[in-house]
Amino acid sequence: MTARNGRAPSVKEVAAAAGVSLGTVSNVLNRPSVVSTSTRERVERAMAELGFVRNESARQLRAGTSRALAYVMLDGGNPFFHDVAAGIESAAEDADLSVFVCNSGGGIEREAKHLDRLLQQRVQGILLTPVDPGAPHLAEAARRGTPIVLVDRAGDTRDQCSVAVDDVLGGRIAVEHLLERGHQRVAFVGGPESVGQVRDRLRGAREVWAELGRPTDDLLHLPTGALTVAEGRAAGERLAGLPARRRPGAAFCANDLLALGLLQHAVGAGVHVPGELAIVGYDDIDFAAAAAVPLTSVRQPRQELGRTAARLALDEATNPQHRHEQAMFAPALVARASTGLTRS
Amino acid sequence: MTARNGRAPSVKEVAAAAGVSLGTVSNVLNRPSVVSTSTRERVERAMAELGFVRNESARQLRAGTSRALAYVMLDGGNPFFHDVAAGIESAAEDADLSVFVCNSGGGIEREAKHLDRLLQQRVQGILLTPVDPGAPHLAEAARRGTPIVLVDRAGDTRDQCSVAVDDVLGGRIAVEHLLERGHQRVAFVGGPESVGQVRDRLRGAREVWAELGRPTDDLLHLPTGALTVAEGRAAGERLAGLPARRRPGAAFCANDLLALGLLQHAVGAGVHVPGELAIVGYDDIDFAAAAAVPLTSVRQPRQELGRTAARLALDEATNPQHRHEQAMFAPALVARASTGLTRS
DNA sequence: CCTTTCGCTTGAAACGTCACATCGGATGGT
DNA sequence: ACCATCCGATGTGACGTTTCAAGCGAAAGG
Repeated sequence: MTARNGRAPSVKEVAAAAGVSLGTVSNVLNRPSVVSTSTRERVERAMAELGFVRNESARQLRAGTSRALAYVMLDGGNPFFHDVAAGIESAAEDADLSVFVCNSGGGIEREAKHLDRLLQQRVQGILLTPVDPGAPHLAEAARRGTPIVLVDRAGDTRDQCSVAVDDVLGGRIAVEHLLERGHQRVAFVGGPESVGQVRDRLRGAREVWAELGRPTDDLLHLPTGALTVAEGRAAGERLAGLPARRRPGAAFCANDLLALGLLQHAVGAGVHVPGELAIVGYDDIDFAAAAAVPLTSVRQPRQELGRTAARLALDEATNPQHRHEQAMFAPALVARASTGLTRS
Repeated sequence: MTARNGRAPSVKEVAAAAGVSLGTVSNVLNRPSVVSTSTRERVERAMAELGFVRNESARQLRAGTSRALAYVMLDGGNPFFHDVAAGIESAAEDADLSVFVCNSGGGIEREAKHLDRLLQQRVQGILLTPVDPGAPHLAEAARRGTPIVLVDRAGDTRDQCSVAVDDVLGGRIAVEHLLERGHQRVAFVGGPESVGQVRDRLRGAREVWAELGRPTDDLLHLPTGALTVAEGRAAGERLAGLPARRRPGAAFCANDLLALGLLQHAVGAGVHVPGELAIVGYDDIDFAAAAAVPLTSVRQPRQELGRTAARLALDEATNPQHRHEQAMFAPALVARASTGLTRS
C-alpha cells in the first residue's frame, strides 16, 4: 500500500523489497510450488505492498505471442454482430484471452486499418466479417502468419477457416413458411446484391419458388440500398404504392432491421400485420421478438457462430496439425405473430 | 514476398536483408527524414519483401505504455452502451489508439476480472460504467496509476474523472412533457433502485410532481427487477391489472428497453398508444425511433459521452497538469408518436 | 594538405519477464 | 567425517524495439 512513484513496480523492485532475487519472484508468479512457503509469503506481501501488476507487454514479447483475439465486425449498428461478439468473448474468457472488438462499418479502408493494427498487436487470431472476401489486404494479412477466420461468410477457397450459416437454406425456409401460410405473392426485401448474404437468401427464395412451379412474377424483388430500419420503412412505402392486384401479401426481409422498418411503416399506415401483410425477418435479433408485432424470423446461431470462430482461430494459432475448417450451421425458422394469420 | 519461416521477421532481419544496421531500420520507421533516400528505399524494399510488421509488444515495453484504451460496459444487451462505445472508438481512432471493449454484464466479479486484465495490459486508460461506484476494486485499480473515467455515473468524489448526463433533469423533463400533454396520473416504470440512474430519474420525476403540488399517489412507481424488454412487458401486465380508476394514462420508463416491452404489451393487448397509454422512454436508442409507435424518449448524447470520456482519460494519462473533471451533459426530450395524443 | 563541419550510419543499452542452468547448503546414509 | 542427494534460490540471456552518444567518411574551408 505504498504511494506511486510514477512508474509501475517491476519484479526487480518486488525482489528487492522482499530481499530475494528476481528469479524467485518470477517463480512465485509462474511455478509457486517450487518456492518455499515462507519466501513465497514474503514475496506475496511485497507484491501487495507495492501494488505490483504483471506487465503484459513484457510477457508477450518474451512469449512471442499475445493473449488476445480480435473481432472486426461489419456493422456496429446491427445487434446481430454484437451477439456474435458476445459468443467470441465467452470463448475467449474460457481461454483467458482478451478481445479487441473493432467495427469496419462496411468501409474497406477502415477494415484494412484495423487489420494492420491487429497484426502489429500480434493477436492470436483475427475473426472477421469481411466487407469484400476477395479484398487483397485479406490475403496479405493471412500471409503474415496470423490466423484469419471468416465469420458469417463461407470461404470461397479451402485455404482458410470460416464459420457461416447456410443462407440459401435460410431463404428457402422463410419462403416455405410463407407458402404454407397460404401466401400467393411474396416480396423479397433486401439489397444491395453486392452483399453475399443478401444474394444467397434471395437465391434460396427463388429456388423454392421455381421448384414449386410458381409464376416468377409472383416473387417480387424490392431492392434496398442498405440493411437498415430506414430502408425497410422506405420499402414499405414502395410496397404500399403498388396497385392492389399486384401487391404481395407477404414480405421476406433480408434482415431484421429491414423487417422492423417495414413493420413500422405498416403499423403507421394502418396496414394490419399479419392480416394484410405478413413479415419474415432474418437473424432473429432480440428486438425481433420484442417488436410490437413479434416478428417471425430466421434464427442464426449467433453466439455459437462466434464461439466456433474463436475456437477455430485458436486451434489454428496453437495446433501445428491444424486443418482449415469451413463450419456451416443451419438456420431455423422462429414463427411469431407477424406471420400468425393468413390473409383474410 | 518471401515465404514464412514460422516466426515474424524482426528489424534485425530486415537490417540484414537490406545490408544496414538495425538502428537504421528503426530510423526509417520513426524518423525517415534523417535517412538518405537511397538507403531508405532499400530498407523499405526489404521490409516489403519480408513482410515486416512492427511488434507492438516490444514497442510498448520500450515505451512503458500501451497504445490502447479500454471500455468496460455495464450491459452488452443494451444498444445504448454500444453507442457510447462507438463514441469512444471514434476518439481513439483520432488518437491512433486501439480499444478493448469489455462487458461486465452487471457482474461485479466479471468487472474486477476485466479491470485486472486491463491493468496488466497497461492500457492508457479505463472507461467504465461501474456496477457499483463504491466497489473497493475500483479504488484499488486507480491506485495502480491507470486513469479511470466513470461513464454515465457522476463521481461521488472529486478525485476522479467522470462523464454523465443529468438524470434528475432527465426525469424532470420526461414528466413535464407528460404533464403538458394533460396527463393526471403517471407511472414510473423502473428498477432496481440499486441502479443510480434509476434512482435519479425517479427523483427528478418526483421533484416535478411535488413542486406542482400534485397528489403523491398519482405518481405511481412500478418497480422492475431489471432494465429489459421482458421486464417492460411484465410491467405492462401489472399496469393492465390495475383497476381502471387508478390506472395511469401515461408511463415514464427508466430506459427504452422497458418502454419497448411496455409498448409491445400494449399493442398486443389492444391498448392504444398514445390514446389510452402514453409512453416515454429513456436513452433514445435507435430502436426507439424505429418502434411500431415511434417512442418519445429522453435523449442522452451517447457518442459525445464516449468521446468526452476518452478525451479525459487520455488527458489524465498524458498531461502532467491534468485536473480531474466531472463532465455533465444535459438530456433532451425527443417527442414522437408514443406521446402524440392526449387521452381522449 | 590538414582540420572542421556536416550528414548519415552504427552499436550498445534498456524496457520487464521468463526459462534454464547453476549454485549453495542442509540432510541423511555410510 | 565424508559424500551423495535434494530442495530451494540465484543469475544470466533473450525476446524486438527505440534512443542516443559516438563513429565515419566526404566535402568544405583555411
